[in-house]
Amino acid sequence: MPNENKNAYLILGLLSHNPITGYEIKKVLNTTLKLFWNASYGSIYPTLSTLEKSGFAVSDKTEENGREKIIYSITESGREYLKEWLQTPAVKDELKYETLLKLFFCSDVSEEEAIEHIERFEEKISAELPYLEKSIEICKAQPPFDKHKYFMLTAMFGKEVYETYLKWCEEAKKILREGKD
Amino acid sequence: MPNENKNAYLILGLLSHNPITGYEIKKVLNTTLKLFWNASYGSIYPTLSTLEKSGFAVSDKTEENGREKIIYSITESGREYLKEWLQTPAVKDELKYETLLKLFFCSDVSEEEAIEHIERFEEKISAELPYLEKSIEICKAQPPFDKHKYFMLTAMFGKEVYETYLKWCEEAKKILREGKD
DNA sequence: TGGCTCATGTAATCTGTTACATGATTCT
DNA sequence: AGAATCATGTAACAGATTACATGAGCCA
Repeated sequence: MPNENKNAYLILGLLSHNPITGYEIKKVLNTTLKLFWNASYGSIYPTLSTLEKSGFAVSDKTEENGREKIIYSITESGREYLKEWLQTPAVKDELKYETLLKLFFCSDVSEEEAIEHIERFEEKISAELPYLEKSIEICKAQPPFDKHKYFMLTAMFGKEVYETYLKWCEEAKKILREGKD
Repeated sequence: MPNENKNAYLILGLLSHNPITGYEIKKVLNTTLKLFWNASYGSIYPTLSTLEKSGFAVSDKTEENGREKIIYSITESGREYLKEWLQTPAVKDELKYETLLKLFFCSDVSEEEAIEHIERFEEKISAELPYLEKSIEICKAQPPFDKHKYFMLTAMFGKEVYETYLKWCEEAKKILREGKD
């Protein structure tokens, strides 16, 4: 029974949508949830075990094309446990922007260095933005979107925030370049 | 010699601006850097010790109004170590939005629940926005702002991103309320 | 044949927080 | 007098990543 392990809730949340394997959980984290959460196999698999031991999930070992997989499903008590958490206010959003941390101290190096940090950030964001835009399009194309409504909201969040990032990148570079003259 | 401890760089960065105590580092984290970094006393003090043992910082124990404080300064080799890190691309920005994680799974509870999560987020952000705006004003009022130019860039980042958050909150609430009719 | 993806898992290690301990000073 | 702030620090524990181990199937 994980005490306040957020990954336990993350996994229960995914199981509540449909049965899934640990490997697939990681894939969802790398795509859909990338924007606001992450976890490694090293915490996914042990959490799945714990969840089962606690009676919040059950596993089903199956074989598919000679490949063994373990599909987990949520139990009734798992749903309750999840629900309780969902009805509790979020404690904290933990943001660690290594990019901004470096930028903040760039007076110790050169302006070019700072601009490079910004440009790398810009590139990463630009590369991910289309995926978010596509997600929103897909959601909008099929109302009543009850089921994926919440996915759309988070994708919209990502899109708008990413666009703001890019706008800021331009401004920041301009300020740094002006300062140089 | 911390291997890749980011807090070591954070602290060296602050020391590179001026000598400072562990207690003051925490205060800076709670204000100026709040937007993109955090750390507790439990990691600040031990990291300061390690930094000194590694020769990247030196401490000076002084007394002020009967209060003992230990002021740390950066050494030449500390500056080099910091510089090296600053010239290396940022590895990853780690963002964990507990708010979005809960929102994502809100189909398991009611729409009201989702709206409440958004409103709590909105409140937190609204409360912090004025501080960012004030910071930018102060920076702009005193050019040539060479020294605090990088502070201004991060504050601008925060202001723009926070404004986007708030805009999204309005949209998201509207979508959720429309869906209900 | 070789490389990638599917698929599960663990051990070592790192990193970091929480809670506590201590005690002086300053504010109300 | 009592609360808050200044100031430093540690021990216990929680949480998570990395790197490794293992092995099958699929694609070129």
